Amino acid sequence: MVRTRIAPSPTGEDLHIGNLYTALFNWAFARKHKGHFIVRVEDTDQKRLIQGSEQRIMQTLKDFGLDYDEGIDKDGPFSPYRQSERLDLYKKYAEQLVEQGHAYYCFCTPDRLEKVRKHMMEEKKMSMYDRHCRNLKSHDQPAASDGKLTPHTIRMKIPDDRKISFQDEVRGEISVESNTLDDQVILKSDGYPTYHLAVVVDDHLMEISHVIRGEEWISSTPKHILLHEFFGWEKPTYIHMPLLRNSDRSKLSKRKNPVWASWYLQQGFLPDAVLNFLALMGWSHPKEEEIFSLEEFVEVIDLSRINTVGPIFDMRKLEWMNGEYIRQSPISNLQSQILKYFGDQYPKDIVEKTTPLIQERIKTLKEYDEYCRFFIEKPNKYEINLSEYREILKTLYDGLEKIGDNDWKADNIGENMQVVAKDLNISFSKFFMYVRVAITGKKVTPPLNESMEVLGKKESLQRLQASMV
RNA sequence: GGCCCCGUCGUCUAGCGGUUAGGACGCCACCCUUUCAAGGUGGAGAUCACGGGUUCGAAUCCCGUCGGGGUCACCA
Repeated sequence: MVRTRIAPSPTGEDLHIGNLYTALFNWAFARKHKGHFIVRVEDTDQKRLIQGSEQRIMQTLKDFGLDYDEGIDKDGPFSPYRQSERLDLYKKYAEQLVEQGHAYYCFCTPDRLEKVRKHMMEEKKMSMYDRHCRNLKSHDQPAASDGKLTPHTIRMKIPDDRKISFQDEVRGEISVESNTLDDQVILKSDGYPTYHLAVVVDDHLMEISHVIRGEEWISSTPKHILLHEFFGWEKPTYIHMPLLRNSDRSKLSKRKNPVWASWYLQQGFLPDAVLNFLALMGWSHPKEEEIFSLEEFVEVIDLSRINTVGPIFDMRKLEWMNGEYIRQSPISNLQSQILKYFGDQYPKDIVEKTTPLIQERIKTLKEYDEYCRFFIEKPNKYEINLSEYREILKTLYDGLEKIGDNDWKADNIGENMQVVAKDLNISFSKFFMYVRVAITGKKVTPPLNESMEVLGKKESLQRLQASMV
């Protein structure tokens, strides 16, 4: 059975867009193969934990609609799914490696490690641990007066002169000399595992079949391979996704781009549009289609079409795609999304009446406000210092006033206005811009006739009048 | 710096030995038009990083160079 997972760390404000990106592929791949998609929380760094982060990450995942089969709040056969609740497991396996001679206790202090690192840098060597504690005999191990060992970590013992290689599903064989690998700490002195141990233990125990993660993990994968070998466990299939990039091609970062997935929702992007956009980063539809549903993505996803080049995150294209999604939305759907987005800022009937007017004009939900604010707020007066402006509005006012309350419909309003414009012998574009500005206070608006219908006769005439003074 | 990954229009990409190197975003022009959009038509934009091979033939295969990125923590 195909089992995939994402493993967010609650060390950021929210779900990182890069995590959402890998989540999407993990999710789709699992769905395609009728497998399970699992969310495991990797909260092993006590120092960097951020209050409320876990909750926000899970909420954002739900907001995007990537449903999971097992996770911290969805029990499965391999619970718990929060690493901080699995500490005894990691300790047990780490000790096992020590017994088997694949790992060892390290009593080096941070101070000493820092010195070693500096020294090696000076000699222009790689900054690697000098293996100081690797061959300590047990009677050499520092112990406190009560006989207990002083604080220590457990490091894995990297074998000498070995070529370690693994198959990456999209990149082929990747191999590295073991001599370039560090004796990595796998269990910290606070009893928590490092990523390397935790990920290997959990992926095995949770029977993860495919590890789909970011390219940044390639260089530590050989350590994971080694750990699997030490334990005698079968290895999962590895797929390393390209990294999303800033426009300067560096790894997507907070400084240069919005990275929190929820930010995109707050900006009025639709979850499915964001996901569709993400699907096209480093992957392409077999028929080169651009707009497709999640359902279709699941159907056609094919790991072999994953690219190895890190794509630049292009907000412009995201905006275009979001506009496509907005235009494709059933009107009732769009209406409820707008209502939800603006909370109680806009009355329901206004949203219902105006949504059809702006559906093909907005690229994000947020833009609704730019077009429709004038429906719920008197516009600022648009200063036009032309005497003809007032005269025109006055003539129009008189014409519109004659329309009966029940005939205050876009068509009638439009016809009436055209008659007035013709009588005045003024070009439509000029005439209607005057009216537009008087009614809405803006030069860019939804269609005028319909807008005036929505505003109502009384309000429309009032606004004309207000512009005349 | 060591190691690893990568290199097709500005951007996302198709391509998997023979194509006028195709599409999408963005940009420009025109059409439509009561503003703005949307829609339609057309256009500019890639010596396929560079240099060597292999081959009748290379964006596609091999080697080198250059360039970019990632990673080298008791962070993930």
